[in-house]
Amino acid sequence: MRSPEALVERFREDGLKVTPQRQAVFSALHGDLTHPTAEIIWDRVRLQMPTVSRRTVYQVLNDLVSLGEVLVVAVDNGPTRFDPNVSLHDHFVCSICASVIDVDSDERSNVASHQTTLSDFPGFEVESVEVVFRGKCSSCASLPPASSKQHDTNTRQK
Amino acid sequence: MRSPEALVERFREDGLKVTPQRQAVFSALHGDLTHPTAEIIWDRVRLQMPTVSRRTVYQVLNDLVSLGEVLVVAVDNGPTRFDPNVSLHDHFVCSICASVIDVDSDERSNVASHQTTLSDFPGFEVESVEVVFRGKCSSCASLPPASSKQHDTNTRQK
DNA sequence: ATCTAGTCAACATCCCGTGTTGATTAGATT
DNA sequence: AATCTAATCAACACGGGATGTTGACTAGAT
Ligand SMILES: [Mn+2]
Ligand SMILES: [Mn+2]
Ligand SMILES: [Zn+2]
Ligand SMILES: [Zn+2]
Repeated sequence: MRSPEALVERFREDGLKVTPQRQAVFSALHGDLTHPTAEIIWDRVRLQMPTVSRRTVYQVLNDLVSLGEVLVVAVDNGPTRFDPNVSLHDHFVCSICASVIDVDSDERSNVASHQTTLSDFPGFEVESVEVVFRGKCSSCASLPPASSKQHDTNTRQK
Repeated sequence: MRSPEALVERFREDGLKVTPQRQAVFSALHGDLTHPTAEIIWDRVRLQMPTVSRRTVYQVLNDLVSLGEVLVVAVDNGPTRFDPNVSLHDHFVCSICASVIDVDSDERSNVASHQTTLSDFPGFEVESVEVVFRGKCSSCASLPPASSKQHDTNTRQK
């Protein structure tokens, strides 16, 4: 995602009005590395603009995704996470606390070999490649295993 | 996922009863390469066992995941997909039809280099690495672009 | 034969995201 | 400054997906 100022430009060029709500979402997302959910962004925006509606924040986020300024991160089946970092990078997902952390893979050259692997599948058009690492983040790895918030213990009905 | 027969063994060893419903889910998943959703499995089971409840199928799938016999595939924000193929492999996700296709990456040696990259993050424990390819599958790539079922065009309220 | 895990129906509940409607506000443009 | 119209708002409803609940009943495992 570009700077809030650049986004103002972009929106005007695309015939979209530059409203305070939209600008508030811009600055709420700017520089965020935590891959927040829509609800988190809503909470953040309301600190400065208490009357903003949930619906509007969802809408602006979708606008940003449509414009390619923000990416959707699909690494678990929780609520949608948004990523203002549109540069090539990968993600680490903590299996304990579900946090998503950027991994800057300088070794993107590996991707090329993967793409050639895929060329074995004739007719496929690969548009992006992402590596997803899973495990325990540094915080969760250093916790006593007993007290950590574990996965659901798959309780049975009744 | 192992064979239905082996799963019968496994369930007994773990003190879980081998019911017809569970066996029906076993065979419904066996050899499936399409990464079906729970609802799809339910439909499939009901062909042979029309009275099976939705709840039970969901439950058996969760059992299989808990036992590590089936993996959950989290590549988009649709319903949860299940994967009986627990061997090391990657996935291609079609951005048009949302199908998920196995990619057998012999070049898993690349993963090692990725893990050393992550070792720059002290204290992290990497447990798995997956590569997600996105693009158009062969079927969708050969369709006339106009008639293909596109992504939502982000309709605005009112 | 007994014990108890599983299953069933038929609900309800929760979460996330979107649709609706009509009134109101406020950018963009002239 | 006046106009046009996109955008926002409140206050809803709705849908899909998954899980929780209850009590009655079924049927594995020993
Ligand atoms: Mn990221
Ligand atoms: Mn697979
Ligand atoms: Zn963690
Ligand atoms: Zn396709």
